[in-house]
Parts: sequence; C-alpha cells; structure tokens
Amino acid sequence: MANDENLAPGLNFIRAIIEDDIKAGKNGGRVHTRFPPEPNGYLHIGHAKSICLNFGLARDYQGLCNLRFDDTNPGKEDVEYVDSIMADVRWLGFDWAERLYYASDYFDRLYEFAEHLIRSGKAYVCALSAEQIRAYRGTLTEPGQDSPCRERPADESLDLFRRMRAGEFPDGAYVLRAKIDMASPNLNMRDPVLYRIRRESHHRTGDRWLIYPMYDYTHPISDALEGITHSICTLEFEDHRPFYDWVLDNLPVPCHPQQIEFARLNLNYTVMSKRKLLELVEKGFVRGWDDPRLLTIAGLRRRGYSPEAIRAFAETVGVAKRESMVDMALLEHCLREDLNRRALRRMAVLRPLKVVITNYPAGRVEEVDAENNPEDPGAGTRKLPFSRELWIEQDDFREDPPKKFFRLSPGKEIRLKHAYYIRCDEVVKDGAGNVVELRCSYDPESRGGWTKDGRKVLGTSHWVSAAHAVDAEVRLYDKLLSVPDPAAEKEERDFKEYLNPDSLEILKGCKLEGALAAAKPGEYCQFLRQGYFSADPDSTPERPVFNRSVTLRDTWAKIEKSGQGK
RNA sequence: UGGGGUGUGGCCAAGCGGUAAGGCAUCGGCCUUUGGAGCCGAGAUUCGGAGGUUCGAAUCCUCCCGCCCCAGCCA
Repeated sequence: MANDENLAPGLNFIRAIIEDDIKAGKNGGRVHTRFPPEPNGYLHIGHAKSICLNFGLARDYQGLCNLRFDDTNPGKEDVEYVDSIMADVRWLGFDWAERLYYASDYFDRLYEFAEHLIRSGKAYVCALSAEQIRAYRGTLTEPGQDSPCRERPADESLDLFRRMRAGEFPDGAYVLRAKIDMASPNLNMRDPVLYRIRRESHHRTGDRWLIYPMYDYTHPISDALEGITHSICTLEFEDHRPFYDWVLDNLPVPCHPQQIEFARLNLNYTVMSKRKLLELVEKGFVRGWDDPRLLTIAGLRRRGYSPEAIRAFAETVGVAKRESMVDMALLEHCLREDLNRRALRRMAVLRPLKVVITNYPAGRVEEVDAENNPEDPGAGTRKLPFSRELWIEQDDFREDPPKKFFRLSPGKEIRLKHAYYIRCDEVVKDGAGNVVELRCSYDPESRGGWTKDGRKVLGTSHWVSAAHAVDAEVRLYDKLLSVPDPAAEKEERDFKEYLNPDSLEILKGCKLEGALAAAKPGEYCQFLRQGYFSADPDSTPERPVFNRSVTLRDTWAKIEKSGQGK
C-alpha cells in the first residue's frame, strides 16, 4: 500500500478511546473493527471515510477489520451490490482476508437468542398492527402505552414465535418485541421490534426464512459473535446505543463490544444520500452508478481518482462528532497532490487552433526531447515530433491581448514547450471573422526552448504536431450541483433543480500526442497545463476517450475572473 | 414544552487549567521551459453568548442561545 498512512493521522477521539483501552488492557489489548454496509446500493466517498477509519484502525493497532454485509432486509438487497462493494473496498486498498461475513449467516443463532429472550421474559410476541404500535409508542414528549400483549406468558410467546417462523401467519400479523420500557424518554427503548414476518426471498438464504431480524437486534449480536471490540457507526445511531447495550447485557454473548459514533462526511456541491443517488441513476440524470460526476467509489474511479488520493482525503478530513460540510476543493487538492508526484506529463490540445510555421520546411519532421515528469527524473523522457503544422490551444492566443496575458498574440513571441520560440506574424480568419489559423515564424536557434541571447518569453504553450496528432474525445466534468448546499437555500426546492446543467462537457476532435492512444483506465496522466486525465473505459486505441479528473490550479483564470486581466 | 448530541478563522480540525497546532481555501512575494509544482510570508487579541471559580479558562461551574438526530414491522 502507498505511504499515505504516514500522514500522521493525529489522535482523533476514536483513537484516543482505543489507546486508552489498550493501556487499560481492555479486550486483552485487542483491536477488532468491522465495516458493515447493507448491500442495497453502491459505496460512495462517505463510505470510504468509514472504510479508511475501520481498516485504518486495525492496521495501525495491529488489529483486524471484518467486512460484514448487514443483510437483514431482503427485497432491498441484492448480490449486484455485494459484488460492487467488495470490488470497491479492494480497489481502495483494503483486505479483509478470510473475514467476510453476512448478518444472514447468523440467522440461526439470532433466532436461538430470540427464544432465549422470550424464555427469560425479555421479549414477547405482539399482535398489534404497525399503525397500532406507532400509536402505542407515544410521542417525543408523551410516554407510550403498554401493548395488550406485553404480559403474554413466555411459553405462549414462544409458541407464537415458532409458528411465525413456520409460516402459519401472514406478513405483519405478529411481531417479536423486546420488553423494556414504554415510558422511556428514548423512543428506541419503548419495546422495539426484534423480528417481523416477511415473505420475501433473501439473496443468500432464499426462502428459508419467513421472519427477519431487525438491524438494532442483529447488529450488537453480530459484533459480539465476531469478537468486535470497537463498533464504529455514524451519529444517528447514538440514540440506539442503549438498546445495543441492552441486547448484549441480556444475552449470553461472548463479549460486549463498544459502540462509538462519529459524524458522517458531507461535501458541498454534491449529493451523497443513497436515495438521491438512486434517483439520479434511475431517472437518467447521470449515466449510471459509475458516472464520473458522482462521488460513488465507482464514479471516482472512472473519473480518474486514485485510491491513494481518496485515502489521503479520508485521513485529512479527520474524525469527529460535529456535523460538517467539507469543501470539495479539499478532495481535489488530495488528487492533485498525489498525481503531481507520479502522473506522466503529456501534451494534448483540447480546443485546437492551427499554427503554421512559415519558415519551417514543409515535410520536415524532427524530434524534441520531453521530460515525462519534472517531479520525478526517474520517469525519463520521450521524443515528440515537431513539424511545420501544429495545433495549439485556442485559449493560448488572443488577437487583442488583455493586460497580464502572457500568451501568443500578433507580433508576440512565446515558447512551445520543449521545442522552439515562435512569433505570431499573421492571423488568418474565415468569412465570419473567426481566427482559423496563425502564421508564425520560429527561431531555429531556440531549439529545446532556450535562446543564446538569453531573451525571455513570458509564456510557454503546449502543442501537438498536426500530422502526428491522435484525435480523441475528452469529457470535462464540473460540479454536480450549482449550489454548495441545497438544504441551505432560502426556498426549499427539490435537489434536482440545483443540478448543474454544465456538469458535463464533451469535446470531440481533441488532438493528443501519440503515446496517449494506448492509455488505459487506471493510468493517470497530466495534460500539460490543463489538468489530470485518465482514459475512460469507453476508450479504445482507435477511438480514445479521456476524462478530466481535476483541473490544474489556474492562476490566469483567477486573474481574468477578478478583472485584473483587462 | 421529552431524550441524545454538537458549537474553535471562509471550510475542516488539534487543544483536556498555563496563555490558539496543522491542512484546504484566500491574499502577498520569490522562483519557474506547466500562469502547474516548489519556497517564503499574511491573517482568530480570540474559541456560540453572558456570568462565575482561579494568579491564570477554549479548557472547570452556572445560566442562556444556535444547529443536528430520534415517534420504520429501514439500515
């Protein structure tokens, strides 16, 4: 694994708890965590934070981390999701070895424990309907009322429970409930439901079960059976902790893990909830779960994010209990920081403008040396063909240059990276007045980008030899939403109304240097002066397709935007 | 008007009674064959507010205020 674990994680509050536990000899000094997704959707950057936290803790304290699927609600869950989740966790760089578990693996034991609870008078079968249970539960400020079934004798509950399992009753006829306290100020303690009847086929157990355990009942037991020491979950489960402890205190389980809650990750200009993600995918607002505009792990991967960058991000945002909204700029920074070190530099002209070097012989081709990565001399160099006709970026020429514009304009000289100085002598326009070609002259003495007289040039542009260029499609992405936080807008509107209409821009006829045609997904490169790009899975050598993962920082764009460049 | 949490610069986040780390972003400057990268520097007299304890408080106490979560047979 890369060395991002040297990032000095610092002591977040969870690490502090763990170190105290180790010092106190709790759990025999053992650290055992788990990542427990429900297989009902694709993983996103928020899950990545949890994955990095749980697996990172195990790594740093010589412990273990399990992968466990919390699959207690058939119908919502599917193998498609378990497969994608495993692939994503692996891609992120984590390994659960042989410790792959499913809550559904515990259905038999969960059932035995339920009978135990009934026998010890801690649970009863309730005949109230879902609506009645809600009514009996009371409200936030008023206590609930006992169910008429609450005092049902244990043997009667046991009999009913067995018949629930045997399929004697229709869905919803009965439910198994814990007997705790209907007047508890914590609603989760007002005789929560343990089991419900559900005639639904399960993706792993098929039709073997007709009753399914609830998350709140299943989770503590699963944790205990796996010997988990620290059960880390998100803030909304804080109120569930008393019940988590109640279950473990009332059952003969091997150990009593500690539940610890942290704040989930929020990022601006995007959506993270499964519901919204699913809606965007199903209604076709994006191309699928792996659409590069989505912060799903699959989307980030396709966008060209590296696992190293995502891990560094998870480390950098920290772990705390306060709800926060992290700036997307931090995620982008983490990608740039990783890729700057290792991405090979390549030349690619996205919006081409023809340049003809009038004093360069037609038909002549020479090769110039180009470094592959100035940050890493070990990356070596490559040869680039230079000829009379070239492509440069349209943005690199201005007929009427504003102040502080360092690039090419009539009569001005710039350097073509790694090649020669060129001067713009003439601007060729079409009938509509559009600039279609630049006639330039080059300084033969400036080969490599230096001149003997030492004269300086303000700008350096990337370029591609027209005769040698490879045509490609390049997809540019921008923020998914046009506002940082839809929930913070004055008027409450559906989040889809805040979708950024320009989140995807497809460029065709981009001109790439030859080496790029063979690029494969998962390889990272920098298009010089533009950003980091990665081949899309749609890409073929005959028809290359690239995704822009993130732009480079752009000082000129800032100057222009601030109005200084006028 | 129940319960559980949480409030430190624009965004994150350390700090746990001894006089406000760090990162991102921003703004200057240097450097530069990427207006990239790198380097240097700037910014909270102040920690939601008000009182109190103390030689000393972001840290302890009291009261107040804001924000988040909870009334699924979802997880």
